[in-house]
Amino acid sequence: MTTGGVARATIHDVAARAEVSIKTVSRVLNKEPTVRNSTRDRVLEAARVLNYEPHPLARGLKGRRTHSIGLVYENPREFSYVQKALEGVFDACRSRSLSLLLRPCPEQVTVDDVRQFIRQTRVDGAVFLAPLGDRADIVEMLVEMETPMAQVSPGLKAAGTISVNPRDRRASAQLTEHVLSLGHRRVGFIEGDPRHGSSHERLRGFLAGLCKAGRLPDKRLIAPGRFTFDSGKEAARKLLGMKPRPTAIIAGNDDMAAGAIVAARELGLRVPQDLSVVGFDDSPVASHTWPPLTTMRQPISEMASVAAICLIDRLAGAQDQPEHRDFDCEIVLRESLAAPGAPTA
Amino acid sequence: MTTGGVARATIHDVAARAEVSIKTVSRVLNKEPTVRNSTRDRVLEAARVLNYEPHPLARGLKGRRTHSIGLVYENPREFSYVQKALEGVFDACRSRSLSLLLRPCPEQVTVDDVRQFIRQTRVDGAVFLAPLGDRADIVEMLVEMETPMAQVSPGLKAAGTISVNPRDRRASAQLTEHVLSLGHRRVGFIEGDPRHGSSHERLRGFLAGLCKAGRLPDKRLIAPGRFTFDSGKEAARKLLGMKPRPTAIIAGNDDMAAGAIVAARELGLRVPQDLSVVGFDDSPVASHTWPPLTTMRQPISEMASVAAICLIDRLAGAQDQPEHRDFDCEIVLRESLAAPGAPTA
DNA sequence: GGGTGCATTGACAACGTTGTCATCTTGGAG
DNA sequence: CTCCAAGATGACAACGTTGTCAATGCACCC
Repeated sequence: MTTGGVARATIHDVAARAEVSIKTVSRVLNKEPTVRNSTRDRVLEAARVLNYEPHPLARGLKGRRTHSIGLVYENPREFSYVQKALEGVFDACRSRSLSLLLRPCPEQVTVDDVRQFIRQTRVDGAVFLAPLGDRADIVEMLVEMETPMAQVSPGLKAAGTISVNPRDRRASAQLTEHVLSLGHRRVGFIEGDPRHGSSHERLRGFLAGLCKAGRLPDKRLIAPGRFTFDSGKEAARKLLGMKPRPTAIIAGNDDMAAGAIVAARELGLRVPQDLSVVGFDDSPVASHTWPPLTTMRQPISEMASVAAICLIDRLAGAQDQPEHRDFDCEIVLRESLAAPGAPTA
Repeated sequence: MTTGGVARATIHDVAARAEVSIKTVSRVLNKEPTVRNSTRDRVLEAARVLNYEPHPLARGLKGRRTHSIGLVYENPREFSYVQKALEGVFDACRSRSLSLLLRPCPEQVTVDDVRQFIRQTRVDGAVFLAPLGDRADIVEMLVEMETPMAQVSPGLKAAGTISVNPRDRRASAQLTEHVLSLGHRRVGFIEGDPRHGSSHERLRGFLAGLCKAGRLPDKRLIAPGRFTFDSGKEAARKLLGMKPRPTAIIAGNDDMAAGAIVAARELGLRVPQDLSVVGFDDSPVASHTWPPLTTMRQPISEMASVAAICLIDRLAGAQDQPEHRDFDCEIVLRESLAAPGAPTA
């Protein structure tokens, strides 16, 4: 059983080669100031020659830190969101040289699940992706365990925790207003997974947008979904089966919007001439549908990265950072949206 | 600076509570047989009461193993492939209680990049996703460092390393034959990223399929791509601009096939009536296009999982496992493929 | 009754770092 | 020339676990 590799140099080897004590080597590598320049050079040279890399386990054991944070998320099937967030968190960890331990969870995450993860891995802190950051029981447990956390989701802004929030409601209202401004009078809405705070925020934004335009919401034009392609397709079918058909559908995310486009196509409807469809997130699928989707771009990687960096800096002792940060979304206009009954786009 | 949490119980606490030595606690937890039952029960009870979890760093430091493996991959933009593979590797790690450290790499990975990753993290072994497993320089370096590795890609089968290979060529030939059997005479092919072994294998399979059907390949019907949606769209445009248009296009993966569908649509062609399009992989996008894609299903998660499990078991000392395993693909028939000039599907 | 052998247990070192504290230099002031 | 403070360095313990080896207890045999 090989456990990997030629024996690596330890701090002792470096010390021997530089003819100093291990403590001095430690000092040099940790950039402590009280080392004579000539000594420092000798040590650095020895380390270089020996290809020395400090052993992360030893360092962590002594320092009572694992130098790793966890990323906890649910339902990895929502590819675009998780993947993008992962990218952001990953970049953050890399820039601060921490390790990242993943904890994808099945549909229903229990508090014990998360607790066990933290206990076993001893991560120094953890980032939670929506909808986990929205769960009071999890947040409470973390506070109790004194585990620093950061959440990426529009939900709770608990004191002492870090949160990064998209301005979902505002964005949704803005999107709705834009659709209405084109002349659409019957606009359907497909809700996201109810366990996500974003779903509610986006629905509220939709209602606010209607309201601001002086329109009364029609309950029958609001269909439940679960953020998946299939749920979007099904919801769109339902909406398109109504007597006066909606001329536009706003979906709670891009995957559902893509589903809505396919549903329309199956009914022989043209997009956007017969039906406009808009999404949310600007995930890759938004530019891969035909026609490509008008959508609200969320800076997911950036938000996730900011969350992770705040967490890491707090772990490193930073005090003066903001606990909660809001991010704006930006509308991306593409061909899936047009005025109702428009001539061939 | 809190580093997370109420002081955790150590082995000493458990030993004190159970009134035994720490070594006995260690024995019980590592399931060594030479412990009296009554003692074992006392220890387990104490561990339970104290919520004891062994410290992974201490365990690893002593045992000279980090109990973690790395997953190295390039170009995370290819969502479906990486995401699915990640799922598989993750499951494997979870089932064997190892940690997984990720190493996404930018476009051009250098050997030093990978070397540094292994040196710094001291992972016990690493899984490489295509096209990294195809690179001789990387494999060579790993052999030299005596780092156990497993690769998921159709490339090299170096002795002493573990590899898990899709039967790309056979699958591609099979797919090609099926397309030809429907009566298509001019069939275009979009190549994948040339740095991936799969790209070449799939092209060879295409040529073999043509050959077997007694057809001569036409170079102009083979267009280069890079596995991305955009490259597929562009390649399809080129192919569709030819004088007698191809009646079918086989793309090296689903993303490019999705691009080809959009290209066709932009030219006013109907799929599959005017043009059949088939993909490769059966990634999520394959069932989200309109019409949904006929494709070759690759068991990506499963392959990745098998690779990781082989690696982990070898790290644990298993000797008698096969080094190389081949996986078959399976054709998935959907609406994007039909006989040429077929009536409305 | 005294070995013999096995089952059970514990004391101690070691893994590779960093923190604590003591020791040794060095340079300048008196 | 002596003394002192500051600068530079090292010896040693500690982090929490597992491996080595020795010690203990007990049953069994002659």
